[in-house]
Amino acid sequence: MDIKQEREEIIELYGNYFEKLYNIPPLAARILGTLITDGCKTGLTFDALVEKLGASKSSISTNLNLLLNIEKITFFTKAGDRKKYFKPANLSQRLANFLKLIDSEMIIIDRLIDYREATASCSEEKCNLENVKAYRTHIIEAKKLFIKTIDNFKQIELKNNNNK
Amino acid sequence: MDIKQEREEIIELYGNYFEKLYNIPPLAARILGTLITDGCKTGLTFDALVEKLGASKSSISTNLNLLLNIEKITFFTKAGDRKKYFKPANLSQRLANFLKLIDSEMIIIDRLIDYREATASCSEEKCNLENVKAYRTHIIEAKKLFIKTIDNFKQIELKNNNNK
DNA sequence: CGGTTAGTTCGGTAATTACCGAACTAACCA
DNA sequence: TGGTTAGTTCGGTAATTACCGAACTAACCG
Repeated sequence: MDIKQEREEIIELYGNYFEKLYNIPPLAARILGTLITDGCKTGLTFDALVEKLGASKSSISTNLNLLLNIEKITFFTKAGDRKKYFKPANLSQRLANFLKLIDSEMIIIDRLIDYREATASCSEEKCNLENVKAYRTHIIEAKKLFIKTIDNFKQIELKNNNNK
Repeated sequence: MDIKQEREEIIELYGNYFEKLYNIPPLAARILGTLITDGCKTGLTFDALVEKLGASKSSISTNLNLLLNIEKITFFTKAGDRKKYFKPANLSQRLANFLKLIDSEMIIIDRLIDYREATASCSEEKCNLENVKAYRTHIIEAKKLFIKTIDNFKQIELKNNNNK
């Protein structure tokens, strides 16, 4: 097995995966793949990413900020060292971001229900209204389950940090 | 309140939401928004979508097939009627698709672990290896919870269908 | 103070994607 | 058998996005 090639292929696989999963530019996806492959614990610096990925400083900067914004990565600093060390966010953080999306869907659904209540005149439309309301309860259930899931991961993460 | 404008705004909101959430083209997102707003139960035909969205037949065709492929919508037919009636997929179907993504991440992670086991030589790298393994257990937990969540929704959906 | 390090912002270009109209197929019907 | 309905496929164009290099800021150091 060619080790270097295998490493490249894993980053490439991660790249494609994250590009689809999170709807992010190719370079952002490759940064995330690289951080998972090479920098889970110790982190990678800005310059290390510029070098490893052969991309420009500006692109790395833009895409690191994008990944920070959508909370897929975090960074830490070391005393007496101006560099930032980037690493992937853990699962509880990543899922927490998904919760925000559920909240934004709730806002739309509530507006849709108001709209339907103002407009439903025939029996078919009233049937549709009931359906939207059922969907709303789905979302509320989804949210509860996600909160549980996040708590679950927080516990696992805590346990893993204590074990290290 | 201007009813027509409110309807447009809701579809627009849904459009932006789904575009981000699922990484789909604007028109696909608007189709999904329209189906949720107007066709949850009774469904909407190809021609109805062409007319409502003011898009070309080719674009509607392409994007309907895209939405069918990623399992965000379904369709049904009526006896003696060649038209297809499109409606949004229910939540359990939508989440089931997310499970596929988790499976594809598992494949990458297993490759990453093999890679790490072949390459980890210093203590820092071995530490990284342990971290990836911990991440793998996270994913397995995530999968279990998702399966539970999907079952939960299936039950809710069944109940709602019986009530109608 | 001037130099260096660490990263950001801006303007332009290359690549990609989204959407269109026109021509097509496939199934049904008169 | 020819016409209509229901959608698909193809080739081109307009709009968007991704990425780059160059110039910039902001913080620290000698």
